[in-house]
Amino acid sequence: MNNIEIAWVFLEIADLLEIKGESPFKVRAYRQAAHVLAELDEEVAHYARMGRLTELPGIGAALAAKIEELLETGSLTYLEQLRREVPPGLRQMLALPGVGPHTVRTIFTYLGISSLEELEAAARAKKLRNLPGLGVKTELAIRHGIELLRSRPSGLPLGLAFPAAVEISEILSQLSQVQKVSLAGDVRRGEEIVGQIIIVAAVAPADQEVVLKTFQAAPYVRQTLRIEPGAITVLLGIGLEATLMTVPPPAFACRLCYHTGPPAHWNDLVEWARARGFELTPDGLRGRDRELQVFSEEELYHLLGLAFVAPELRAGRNEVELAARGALPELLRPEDMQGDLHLHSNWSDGTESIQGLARAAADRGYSYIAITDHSQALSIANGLTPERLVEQEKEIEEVRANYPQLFLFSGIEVDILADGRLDLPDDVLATRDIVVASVHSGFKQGRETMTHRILTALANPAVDILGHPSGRLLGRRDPYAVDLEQVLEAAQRYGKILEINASPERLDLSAEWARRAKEAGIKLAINSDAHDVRRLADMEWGVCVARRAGLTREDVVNAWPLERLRDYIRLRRERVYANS
DNA sequence: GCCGTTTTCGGCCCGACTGTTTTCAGTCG
Repeated sequence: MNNIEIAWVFLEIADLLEIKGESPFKVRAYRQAAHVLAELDEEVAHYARMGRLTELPGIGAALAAKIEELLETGSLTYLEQLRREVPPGLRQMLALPGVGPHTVRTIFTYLGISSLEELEAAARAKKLRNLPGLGVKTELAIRHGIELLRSRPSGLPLGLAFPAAVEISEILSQLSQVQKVSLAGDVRRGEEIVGQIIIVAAVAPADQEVVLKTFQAAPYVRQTLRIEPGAITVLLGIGLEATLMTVPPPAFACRLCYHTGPPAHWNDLVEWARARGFELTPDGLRGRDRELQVFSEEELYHLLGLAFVAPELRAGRNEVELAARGALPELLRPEDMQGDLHLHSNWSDGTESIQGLARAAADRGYSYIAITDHSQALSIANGLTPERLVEQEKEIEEVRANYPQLFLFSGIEVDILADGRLDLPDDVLATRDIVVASVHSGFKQGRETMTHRILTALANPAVDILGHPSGRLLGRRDPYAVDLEQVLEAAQRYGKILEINASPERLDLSAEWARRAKEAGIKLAINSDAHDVRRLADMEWGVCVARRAGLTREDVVNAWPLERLRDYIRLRRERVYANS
């Protein structure tokens, strides 16, 4: 078992303990340990071998013993026992908005319900409203919540699926029997939610056996689900299916393109090829009189008279036509990013000092960052008061002196209050180099209220960037009810920047809305929203969203050099004051 | 569960909102 899988076990234990009604601190200890393991650079097995597990923060004797058992046996007696006491189906109920561990326990205790299906039936039969502590509203909320859950695409956020897919494919690539290997499907296209991992490998028929065996023994793999000719599907420990397609080496390029999809793009290619006298199938490309050798996907597009279409742009939209005209956008690349404009330090709920953030940013080759801690209303995050903001400014000054090559924006992530006012006075905000405004409360407001709230905030001259505009948490929380159409309109009118929050939990704006923002002439910022230095790397997920949205360097303000960005912010602010 | 220590157990981010009650418990961020 690797670190991530063990972290998943601890998260399950935490949920089950919570439903059981155990001490919240014990629950938190498991969650904390899961977090530590997931963020650990080295394999936890190393620490175990050296007997140094308890040196890890949040790992004591009890958790160390559980880690050792998992490493040695691949299973955990304690978890199995918990599962017998608390049916794992109850975990799904925790995902329902407004339903917490106590409500789940009540439902299970009184009605013996242990699955979403049973719960839905009970809600329809109006059996929930009479339980102690529940009422009609909760019953309706549960029905509504189940519908929402069903309407979500099933799968895992890209940030969880991608690292697993890469790790498995790298192991395959080391086999001498594997001539070529590539990710395909959702993961390769950078979809926000990955329904299934698909890996394509070029393998001679005689070598299939050993490749399949390696795949089945790869990290994350829990169990084999299906074996078909040329395809094997397994279930991963993170709850996702992964399929390995073994294809004859000469067919690799076409099969890779086919399995990368999506079907609409492939169909457009097939159509395009047919109209030009080719026959394109997953197994190869035929010219008028003969089979053509295709050595790579690039060559496939070239033979068809098309520019190479980056996987992120494949959607069956109009990309084939654009490729034919040589009119595809020159997509943003990770190395284009010059800085990060949304970071949290230990002044609020981040774990790293400003100095530490600066060092890590400099190491990444950034030329600027913005320190944007929370404002006072977010008390759980130790948000900053005007007084503490003044104190923080002094520390930022000191760090600036140590990093002359890195510009530090003194920023703030100010809360947008329930009525659209900001959580800090205008004169305080005016002292900051950059102001990100975000919603962190009152998620249940109606569409009109929420839209008005955000529009009010955008109209405030102090605001430079709207943070995570839709408020969604991938796979966990739907966007709040907001008319993004109107938000775009306002952003365009006031020259405001919209954020693509790159945290793999959010990816907000979505690619879809980022594309529309670009079309409306709005500039975007891709920000990691990191709370520790490791998460600076989340930038890559944001770049992925930007690529799917067809964004170029021009569209993204923190892909610009420092001077241009500062001018952009300064000019907008001056324009406002000139008009007022 | 872990941690730090006044070395053996008490403390562990907190406040707003909501729906259920009829004074508060549960959920959420």
